Amino acid sequence: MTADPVPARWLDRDQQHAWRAYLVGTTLLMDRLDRDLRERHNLSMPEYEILVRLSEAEGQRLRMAMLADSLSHSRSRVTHTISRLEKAGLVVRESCLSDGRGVEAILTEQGVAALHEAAPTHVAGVRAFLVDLAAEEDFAALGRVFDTVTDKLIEGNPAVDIR
Amino acid sequence: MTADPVPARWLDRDQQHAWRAYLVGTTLLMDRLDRDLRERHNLSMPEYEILVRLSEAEGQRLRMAMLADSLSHSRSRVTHTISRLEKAGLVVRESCLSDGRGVEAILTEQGVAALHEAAPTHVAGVRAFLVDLAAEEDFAALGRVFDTVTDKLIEGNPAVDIR
DNA sequence: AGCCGTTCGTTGAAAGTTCAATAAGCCGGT
DNA sequence: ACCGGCTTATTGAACTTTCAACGAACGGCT
Repeated sequence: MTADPVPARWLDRDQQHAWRAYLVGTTLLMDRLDRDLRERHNLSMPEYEILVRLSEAEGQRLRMAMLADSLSHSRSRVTHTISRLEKAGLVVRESCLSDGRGVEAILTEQGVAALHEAAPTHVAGVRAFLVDLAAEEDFAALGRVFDTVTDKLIEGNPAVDIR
Repeated sequence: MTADPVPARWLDRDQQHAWRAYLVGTTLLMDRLDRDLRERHNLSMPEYEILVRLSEAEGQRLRMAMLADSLSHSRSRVTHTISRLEKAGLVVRESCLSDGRGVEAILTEQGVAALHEAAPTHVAGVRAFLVDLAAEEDFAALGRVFDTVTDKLIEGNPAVDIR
């Protein structure tokens, strides 16, 4: 480790402003969506997201690793979250036939019901506090940006190393 | 509460894609920036953000409530974070002269040093995984979007109620 | 001066997330 | 068949954030 030879390329005023707006805005947005889900439907955002992924899957079932990857959550985190959902009766676990190590999470009737109840609240929030607020083109830009971010950071990326 | 009379306005395919890209991308981005800060400088993102706000403030000091507001973190959260930073010697607390209830957090020499060490790493990451990845115009759009989101959600907003 | 409603910051416990360690099963080479 | 390395999922502890309750101080009012 030598002393930094290259002066850091700081963000300019506009970039810094945008970056901070994103940080703060994301904090507020996630807080709000999470709070709404909790208060009205007793679900956290991560729990809700899991229910969504399951509901879209073949047979309403998905392996733990698949869930983890599709949410970019750690496996441990998914294990804990599924445990809570299971305790709440929204999901059951079943071990995987084709792979003895595997475990599948499966949406229950109750889970389907909970999701159907919660979904309108959630999308209404996503619209009210993000989608409908942004110019269509700006929102599309946001999608492009984070597609790129995801590509860059997604697992399997061997040593993306800064500086 | 009557049964939902209005069918929910779901997101269309592109909107849904953009929304999920944002969710996943943000997860990955924050994880990565946080990890980099921790591994190289023993700081979390929230800790780093606090140091930044303090360093920019008059006299490198800021009241707890000011910190909380500028980060959109809860006061409790700021109390805990500052406690950790204080334990690490990067910050000290001092009670406010003009307001007996108030407490100011003040950057120490060590805090300044830690920030100066960590900053280049952090901006390099923000650039490598976000800013330099996005078309300039797209990144600007992101700024606009989250300015609006923040305006809509910022405290003082009396009962922004969905549906 | 004394009260009352409010704001400020803290506290400790509960909830959620990360981290390192672990057990179990898969697979390829021998 | 078995070994060794890999992947899968879980576990429990450490850490961070949220939540509700609290004491202290402010400020307007009488």
